Amino acid sequence: MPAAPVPRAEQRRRTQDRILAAARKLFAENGYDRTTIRAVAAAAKTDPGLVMRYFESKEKLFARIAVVDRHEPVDGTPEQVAELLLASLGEKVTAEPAAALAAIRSMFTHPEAAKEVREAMLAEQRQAAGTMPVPDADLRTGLIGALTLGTVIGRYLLGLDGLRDAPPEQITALLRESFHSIVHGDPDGPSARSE
Amino acid sequence: MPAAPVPRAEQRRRTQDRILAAARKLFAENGYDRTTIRAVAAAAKTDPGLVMRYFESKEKLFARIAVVDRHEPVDGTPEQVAELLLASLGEKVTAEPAAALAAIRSMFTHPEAAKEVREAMLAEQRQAAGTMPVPDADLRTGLIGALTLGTVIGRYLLGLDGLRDAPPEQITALLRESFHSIVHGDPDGPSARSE
DNA sequence: GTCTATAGCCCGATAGAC
DNA sequence: GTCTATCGGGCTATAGAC
Repeated sequence: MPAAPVPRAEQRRRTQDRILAAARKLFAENGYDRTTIRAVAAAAKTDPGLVMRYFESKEKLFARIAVVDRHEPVDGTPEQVAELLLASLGEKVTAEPAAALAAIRSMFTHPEAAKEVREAMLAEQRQAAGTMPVPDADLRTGLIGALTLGTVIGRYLLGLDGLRDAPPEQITALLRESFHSIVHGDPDGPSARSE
Repeated sequence: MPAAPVPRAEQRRRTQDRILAAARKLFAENGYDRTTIRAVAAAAKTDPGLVMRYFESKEKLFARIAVVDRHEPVDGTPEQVAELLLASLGEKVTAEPAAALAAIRSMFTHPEAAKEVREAMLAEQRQAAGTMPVPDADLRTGLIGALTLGTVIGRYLLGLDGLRDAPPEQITALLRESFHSIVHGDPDGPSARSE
């Protein structure tokens, strides 16, 4: 009987896809340094040589899979901006952002991962800050980004009680007032205590 | 002339202190995996053998310096609890918590560091949740911890615009209303949008 | 084209010289 | 007590066998 009816090119593409999926999973679980080409190859049921042949280096393989999705443009009234940023967080806690988690897990120990996360956050931050004509816009939008990152880390990477399993709507409901007060609240806040 | 008038024990203690300071700095800057005993020894102006002699292993040296300060007990009315948690964040952004940063930078790639950070956060979270007789107390206090961690990461490890250089009081002022609304706000929030 | 073998490097840890 | 030399092992990346 004839051999597999799968064209060589198709076979090759499938192997590459298996490698990419294995890399995404292992980099997200163990970070850049502790993920080895050997382990990726084993998980993808190939061998290390082929991984190198297809992706050139461990560094380039990582760059292929560790991407942080860029935000959609943010604009409108302060109320709308706050809701858009909250919706952005809502997406992240609704579907596990596997590729971004690979970048986030490695960002403290791998400069390329840090750059990827930092630049994605700064782009969103600066764009949002552009809609706010207040002197502390950078701080306000930086805080929103930091809170969003903290929530993602707490939910997926630390698995904190309550946060790990909470329904997305419950998380966004509890954070709605925070996002609004940070984006367009009085700096001294209605809740400021003089005590 | 006589040699150094420094007793042996004193000399030894000084060397150990130099090693600990160098380890704290390098682990905080580069994380566990990328910090080598060789580099610590060089930074402390000794040699690797002596580092191993004094601290037994890289793992034990790391455990000595990567500690997260435990919180003070939290109690009182919901308003007071929110203010105490906010004050806790205020301390962290007032003085750079070097030892905690070493643990945080390594928490995603080194299990012992993850345990240290996680347990410190869970202890504070559970203690705070104990003061709140609501079903979603875990989620509320988990969010507070996540926001606090995100703020520390954004300020010291990512150096986000606005957050990196902001005066501590400005940060806590912007977060005050958030902490109050998360700790004791209506779950559906006064700002809930039905759109 | 696919895979095996290995070169070359750096590491943590140890043994023993001084 | 302090330091040097080295062991054993894991890694990325490469060279070459099939």
